[in-house]
Parts: sequence; structure tokens; C-alpha cells
Amino acid sequence: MSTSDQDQQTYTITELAREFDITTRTIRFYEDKQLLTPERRGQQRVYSRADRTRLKLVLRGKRLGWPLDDIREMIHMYDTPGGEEKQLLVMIDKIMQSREALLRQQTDIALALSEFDEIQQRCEKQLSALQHSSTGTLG
Amino acid sequence: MSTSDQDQQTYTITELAREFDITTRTIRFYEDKQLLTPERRGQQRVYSRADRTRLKLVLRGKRLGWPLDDIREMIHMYDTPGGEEKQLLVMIDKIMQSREALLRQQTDIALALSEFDEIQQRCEKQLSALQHSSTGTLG
DNA sequence: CTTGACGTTTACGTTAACGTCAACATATGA
DNA sequence: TCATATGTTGACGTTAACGTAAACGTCAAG
Repeated sequence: MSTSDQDQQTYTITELAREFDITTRTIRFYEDKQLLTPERRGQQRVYSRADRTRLKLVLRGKRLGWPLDDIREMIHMYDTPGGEEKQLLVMIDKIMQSREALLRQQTDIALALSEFDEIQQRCEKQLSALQHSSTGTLG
Repeated sequence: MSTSDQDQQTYTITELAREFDITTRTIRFYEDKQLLTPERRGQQRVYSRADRTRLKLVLRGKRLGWPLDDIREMIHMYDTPGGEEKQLLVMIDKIMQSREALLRQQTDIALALSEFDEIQQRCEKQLSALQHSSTGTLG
């Protein structure tokens, strides 16, 4: 709490769990799956801001429907320091494939949104029709 | 094959499986989960164009990461003839929630795309650096 | 007639992503 | 000191979304 910790903000597992509305079990499970690698103070896990950011990435991946294994790959791409030529080419290829998937998702979302609009309009028409037909709160 | 069938195009289960690159097992599983309800010619399943469209909707939902139960709800919204006032209000509420989720996904995708761009640029810089450092095909 | 190719149902197996204990350590306030 | 809250590591349970295999029907071709 003092100023001596040099803005080295850390988090406990329950703090993160509460902030992102997940269980501690889930966070430990992600660690087991190599998605997080927090420090240890003795036996307890200590999460840095970087860990918190990674967790946010994980949850974003989940919202996009990615499996955890894929998410782990994505996250590891971030930390890639360099690598050899072949590795880099492989990674670029993976990125391009992922981008294609994302673009497909974009158009899927656009379609779904417009269809939802359509359905909602039908519902609202039905509603106003019902409300004008005098069968409302009367017995 | 003649013209007498009045454009009542139908499909077998394997045709659909091949077209969408899924297994027949998957299609039957979707039927079990009430996502499809094909006709029967004797014992065999006969899929109409409407069934094919529904299957496309299912697969789109899957690409968006929706669970099959949710997808079934969405699909049933389409076919909704009318319903009572309460039902309609509930449905409108569901639609609005789904729309929120979709909008979240949209921003998630935008973020992921820009981050992929960043990573890819780093990779390509690395690549050209390697290729100019004379360690290429020489050995 | 039998051999495939295609279809069916039933049932058990599998993987991912956690939930749910149990059994224990550690610190802290009443 | 005792209770309470918070942390830990197993280990087993659960649900979703299929895969896989068995055992059988059906129809056209050789």
C-alpha cells in the first residue's frame, strides 16, 4: 500500500476472479493449460499487471469462441522474441489464417445482426397489433 | 430428375454432409438436439431447402462460438408465428441481449485484428532483417 | 444371390472446460 | 486459542459435442 513498491501492482487470485467474474478454479485451470504463469510468494500465486492483461486476452478469445489451445498459441505469439526464418514464416501463415477466420466471423455477425433486426421488428409489429385489438388487460 | 417435381429440391444426408464438410453423425446429432427436423421417406431422412438453410444457420452459429442450445433458440425465433404478449416481450429481450453479445464480439474482433497486424509486422521486420544479414542460404 | 453403397438406431467412448469436493497450510482478528 | 477467510494441491464429477462401433434394413449392379 505504501509508495515503496514502485508501482509494481500485483493481484491475488480472488481479486482477479472477482474483477472478471470467473472462479479461482478457472484461473488455476488456465495456469495448468499454460495460459498464465504467475509468480509465487512462497506457495501463493502473485499476479502482475502483465498476467492480468494476459487473462483479459484469454477471456476475449473465449468470447470469440476460440478453444483454449488456440488462445495459448495466440498469446505465445505476442511474446515471440524473434526465432528462425522458418518459424517466422509459419507464424505469419498462422496469423493470416486466423485473420481469415476473424473476417468470416465479422460477416457472420453482420448477417446475424440484420436477421435479429428483422425478427425484432416482426415481434414489435405483433405486439402493437395485440395492444390495439382490445384483448389487453380486459377480462 | 424430371420437371414434374416442381422445383421441390431435396437432399440426402450425405449430400449435405459433403457440401458443408461435416459428418452424417453430426447432422443426426443436430436432429437429436432439435436443430433439424427433416421429413422421412420410409425410414430415410429427406432434407428440404429449408432444412439446408437451417443447417447453414447452425454452422454460422457455431462459427460464432454459440452453444447448440442457444442456436436452437435462435432458430426457433425465426419460425415464431406470433405468441402472446409476454412471450413476445421475452423474445425481444433475448434478442437485445444477443445483439449486445454480438456487438461485443465485433469490438473483440477489431482488437484482435489490429493486434494481429502488429505481430505480423514485427515478424516481417524480423524476416527482412534475417535475409539481409547474409546468413541466408549460405552455409 | 450376394456384394457394396448408403441408410438406420443404439450405445458406449472421448475431449474440453471447467465444477465440486477433500484435506491441508497460513494469517488475522475476536 | 479458536474461528474465519484465503490460499494450496489432488482427484473425481459433469456437460457439450461429437466419434466410433455394432447390428441391421434396402436397393441397384454384377
